[in-house]
This record gives sequence, C-alpha cells and structure tokens, in this order.
Amino acid sequence: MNYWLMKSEPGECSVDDALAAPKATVPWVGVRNYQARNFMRDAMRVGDGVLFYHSSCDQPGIVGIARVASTASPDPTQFDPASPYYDAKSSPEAPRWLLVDVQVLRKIPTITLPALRARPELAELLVLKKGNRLSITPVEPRHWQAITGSGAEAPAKKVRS
DNA sequence: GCCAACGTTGGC
DNA sequence: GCCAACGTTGGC
Repeated sequence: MNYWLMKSEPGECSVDDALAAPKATVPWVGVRNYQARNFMRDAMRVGDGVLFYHSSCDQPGIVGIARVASTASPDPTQFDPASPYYDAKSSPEAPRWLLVDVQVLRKIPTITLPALRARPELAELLVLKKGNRLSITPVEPRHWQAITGSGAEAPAKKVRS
C-alpha cells in the first residue's frame, strides 16, 4: 500500500468534476513527465491512497481523498492531434505516456498550502518542498495519517477477512 | 504577469 | 557527455 499526492488543475478536472463522473472515477490524462509516469507504471497499485490536489488556481491545496482505481495503461490523448496533450513522438505501437484511473472517495474541506505549511509534521511533504513541480509525488504513511486522520489502513476497500 | 526552479532539447 | 537555450510549472 502506497500513498500519493496527485495534482490537477481545477479548470481541467476539479474534485467536483471527478465526483460527478461515473463511479466518481476519472482517467488521469495529461501526465507528461517521465518521473511521474514511472510512479504510475512501477509503483502504483490499485487501492493506493491518493490526496487530490488543486494546482494553478485561487486556492491551491488538498481537496479530496481518492484511490488508485486501475493499473497503468496508455494515455489516449497522446495520440490525438487535437488534444493539447498530443505527442507526435509517441505511437500506439510504442506508447510513451500512461495514465491510471483515480476514484474520489470523499471531498474534504480544502487544506490550503499555508495550512499545510503551518504543520511542522508535514515539513517533509514533497509538495511543500521548494521547486517541486512533479504532478505526482509519493506521500509517506505518517503524512497520510496526519492529513487524513484515518490511520494507515487502506482508504477504500474493506479488508477481506 | 513575474519569476524561480526544473526538465528537455540539441549542437558540439 | 556537456551545457546553453528554451519551455513548462505553479505559487504569488
């Protein structure tokens, strides 16, 4: 079980947009950074916890709790010349970019950047680090617990006994 | 709109 | 493989 913080511009896909989607699940299109892609490809598992983060907006911050809802697969927008995420150097035969499905579990009152920075126990949270630009960053269990208050167990599925 | 930080590209 | 130029991210 791993935890992640995933950035989305609310103008593209807000947490409300995701909640309004079927099963509150959206394909996480548009990742065009190799490190972020590799996280999805190599480290993400279905059921991983996700902090849904709004970036490039009036109130940047964590706005929801979500989970990884699929394994990684090719991001179709890379093949679409009409898409802003089109990548002419990629091809269906050798896809360069991947996505996972993300399912929102619940919205939370926005935890703004200043509010996050005010908590010493979150000082090492990667998204707070200077110069951080990665749209997907791993979150340590202690940070997940501090933010969600929900302990370190899986955020979604009941544990089968 | 500004600009710091970082990633990518491409000439050599 | 180096590194300057350029593009992008994202908070402010």
